[in-house]
Amino acid sequence: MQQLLSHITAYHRLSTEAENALQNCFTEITLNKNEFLLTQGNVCRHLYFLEKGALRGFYNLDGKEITHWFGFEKDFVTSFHSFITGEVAVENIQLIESCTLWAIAKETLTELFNQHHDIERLVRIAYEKYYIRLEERYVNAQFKPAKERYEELIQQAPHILERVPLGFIASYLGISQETLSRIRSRF
Amino acid sequence: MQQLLSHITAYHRLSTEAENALQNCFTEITLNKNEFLLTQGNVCRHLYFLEKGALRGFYNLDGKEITHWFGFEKDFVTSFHSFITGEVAVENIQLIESCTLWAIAKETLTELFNQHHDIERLVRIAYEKYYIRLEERYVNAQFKPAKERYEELIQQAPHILERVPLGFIASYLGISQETLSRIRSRF
DNA sequence: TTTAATTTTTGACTTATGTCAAAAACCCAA
DNA sequence: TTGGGTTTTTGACATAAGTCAAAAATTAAA
Repeated sequence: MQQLLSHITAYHRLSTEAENALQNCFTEITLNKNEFLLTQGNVCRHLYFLEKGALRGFYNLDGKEITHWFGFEKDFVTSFHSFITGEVAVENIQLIESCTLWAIAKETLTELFNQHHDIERLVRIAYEKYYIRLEERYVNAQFKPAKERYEELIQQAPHILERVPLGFIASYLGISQETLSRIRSRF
Repeated sequence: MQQLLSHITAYHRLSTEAENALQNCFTEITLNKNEFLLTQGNVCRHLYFLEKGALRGFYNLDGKEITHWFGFEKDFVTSFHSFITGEVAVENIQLIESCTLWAIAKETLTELFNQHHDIERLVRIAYEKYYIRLEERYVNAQFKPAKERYEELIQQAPHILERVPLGFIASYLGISQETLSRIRSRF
């Protein structure tokens, strides 16, 4: 919980009341490797803060699993589309490692927004950061060759290779596992 | 201006005071085809609402122009990375058609946030929408073949072909102009 | 340990897309 | 209306990445 709070306040300094209110609204969850935080067809009603562990978001396309994001320590995770719109998710969220998470329900968060302008500001700022991070990923994904994308991923998340099966990484990079394997073998 | 207000309030209903405050903070701008709203190396200090016209964001990569987004009527446009972080932009924003825009400076917006929780909420909601829209574009860009991406673009923005040169569209789709031309010729 | 299951690599071949150059079509301005 | 510039298409060829199948390596389980 301390990690959550200090991470949050790095985004934006909160008043003590807001901080206390926030603390009471998160619930701790622990799940084991390979378990699902969300399965497709369900509405994702919670936002999670990932304190420890690793997980992935993936969906099924023509019988194949497409891993389109990873979550690691200090990430906020959810199926954003489902969480925001209230529609059922097309994606699944599955643990790659056993995880410790903090969950907050959407209605609880909405309630907090109404009571604390502070917290809504915090979330607005968080969205800004997540938006530009996604924008960068988008540009890289579309306009850089596979090899560069791989190298940048390794640089950003050096431990990912030890934590995540290669097949998931290949999928995340938008290439086949065989191609990724060949990229790696040429150094 | 009426268009801006009614677009905004479709996101979130504002109090009359907030609405009035907002109105006074936007300035009208008109620019001609091919002019630049922003050039790389400068900080983008404004957020714009595009009332009429079309424009594109592009950056230079190995001597080539990569068009990575388009703006049309009712879009909010800016170089989000630069606007949010205050760093210089790596991208350019150029008009494809003559445009009417409404501009608001970042400091003015920050001021509005402090005075009206309402407006910060509105922007938080706008970010949510823009985030999930970008997420969808990301998934399509990385995991769908060029032909499908083209077809979906035409469906979403049927008039784009009459308004935007094919080369820009090819770049936006992440394929060469020749490939796009061939996709089109096979219907 | 040894075996079984899973993950990763390698090989042979196919397909999609890129590149460069030139021709064709289109569009505007004199 | 015509001619020059731009945009789009076509052709020939090169390259990146995909697919399928099997071997090798790694990991987990008995």
